[in-house]
Amino acid sequence: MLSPDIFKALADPTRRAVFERLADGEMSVTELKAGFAISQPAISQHLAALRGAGLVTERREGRFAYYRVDPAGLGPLVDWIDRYRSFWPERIGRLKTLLKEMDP
Amino acid sequence: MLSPDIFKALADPTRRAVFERLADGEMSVTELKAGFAISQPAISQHLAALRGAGLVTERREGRFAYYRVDPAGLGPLVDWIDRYRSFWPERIGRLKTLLKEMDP
DNA sequence: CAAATCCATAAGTGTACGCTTATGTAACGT
DNA sequence: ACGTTACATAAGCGTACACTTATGGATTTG
Repeated sequence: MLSPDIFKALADPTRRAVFERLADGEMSVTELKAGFAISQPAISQHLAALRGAGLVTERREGRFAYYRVDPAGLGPLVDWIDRYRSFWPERIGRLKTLLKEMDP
Repeated sequence: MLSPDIFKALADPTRRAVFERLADGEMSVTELKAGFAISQPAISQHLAALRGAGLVTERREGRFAYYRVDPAGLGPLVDWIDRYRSFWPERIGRLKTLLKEMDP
């Protein structure tokens, strides 16, 4: 379940841009493609990678495939970063620590 | 200043493991190598990548090179994630929002 | 039914990446 | 001074990756 390559999924600039664009709201593949200078298969391949990493979900409707950001997708990434919060600059680290304490 | 490939630097599992090991404290290249089944040049190359991404700093002492985690290194990553905190699960998102409000 | 649209998968290609061995530079030990 | 240790860089190699074009399945439209 844990997607070990959430980092790899976000490593590619184009794929990261696709994710960021989906953050504006649910979108079909064709709509998504409009913002990029790459082919439709390339978009589909990026979406498959993001989906494999648990970062986006797909909703089928007829011949359309709507993709959206998975709210829980960035969770593992946040968890990983939290392991090293002791190394963050003091201002941020203090707040993050507080956050942990408040977590029920 | 912004290192756009902080994601790429952390994408490789071995390199991420190197970073995680450095989180235990400053270490020389040889000490670091002891924990891995790869050659010394491979370690040095990973360190160069981490250094290029601003995740690690180097301290020279004689013929030794000591590496340590750069406290500010994960900053850009945290900032990027924060842009999408509205997509996080409600429990986390609420706390993160609170965190923002408390930030002077 | 036929043509068109939406999307995914297959196959091929160039390049980037992670690794190796080989070599070089600098500092230490004897 | 000479060998050794610590590390980096160069060169080469195999593989993974991001892209392309080609094709196919499924749905809608005319």
